Amino acid sequence: MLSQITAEVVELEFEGDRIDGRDAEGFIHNYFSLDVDLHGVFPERFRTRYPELWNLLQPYLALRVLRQDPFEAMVTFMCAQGIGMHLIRRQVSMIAERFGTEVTLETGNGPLRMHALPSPQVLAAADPIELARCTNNNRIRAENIVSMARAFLSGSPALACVGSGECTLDSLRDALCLHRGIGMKIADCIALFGLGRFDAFPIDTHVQQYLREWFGIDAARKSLTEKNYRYLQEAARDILGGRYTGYAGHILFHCWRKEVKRMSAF
DNA sequence: GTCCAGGTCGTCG
DNA sequence: CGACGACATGGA
Repeated sequence: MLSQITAEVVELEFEGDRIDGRDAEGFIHNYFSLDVDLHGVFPERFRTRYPELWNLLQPYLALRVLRQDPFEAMVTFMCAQGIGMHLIRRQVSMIAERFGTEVTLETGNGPLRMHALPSPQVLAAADPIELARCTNNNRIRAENIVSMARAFLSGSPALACVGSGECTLDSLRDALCLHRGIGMKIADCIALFGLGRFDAFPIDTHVQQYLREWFGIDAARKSLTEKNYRYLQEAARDILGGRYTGYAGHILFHCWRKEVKRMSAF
């Protein structure tokens, strides 16, 4: 739900309240990863090695990667396969409106009606045929989401890995990839946005493009096979460092889409 | 009409 | 392994 709300609204609405057992200020601090020092996201050697790119990045260095709910991250990114951002957002909205519960926020500008994403319980019990109406009519995707929700409820291996605290990026991804409809890219997105693993580095078509154009990585011309995917991740880690690889990657991602591809919204 | 979108999976050589 | 088609739709 919160991913649909701007920081402004969150502060308006939840000031003085308590969310998830902690005070609102603490929640917001964590949700917007305000603990991350943006100056440390890109390594020192990056700005001296790519001065022109560093200059282009300046307006995007205030960007925040959210610590989203793990289950919501799984559902939303499972909707993001080889289709445009516009359709992805529509799918998520439709899932929320059809299966989620309504939430009304009282803001200074009047009430704001929204729908939260449905719980694992609701999606686990959902009819895949009906869910498919919300997933771009993709039956397979709908079945995968229902199947994932059931696994989530019964304590999936991926979740056990998360809860254990000690879990390498590789083993976490392997566990997530056990689920139908989750490949390496989606798994990395779940780790980055839903599990607060800012070292995870998802590679999609846009990332592949800027790895080629901005950093001259020749392997980025070839298709994203599992082998090449791993190779490109290592190459990115050499350039961006290992601690906040994905955080930096997300900033590069938006800069690439806006400044180079000239895409307008999100 | 063609091509590309925040991919994944099964199949075939 | 690596290439290729299916899955689905819409905007440029």
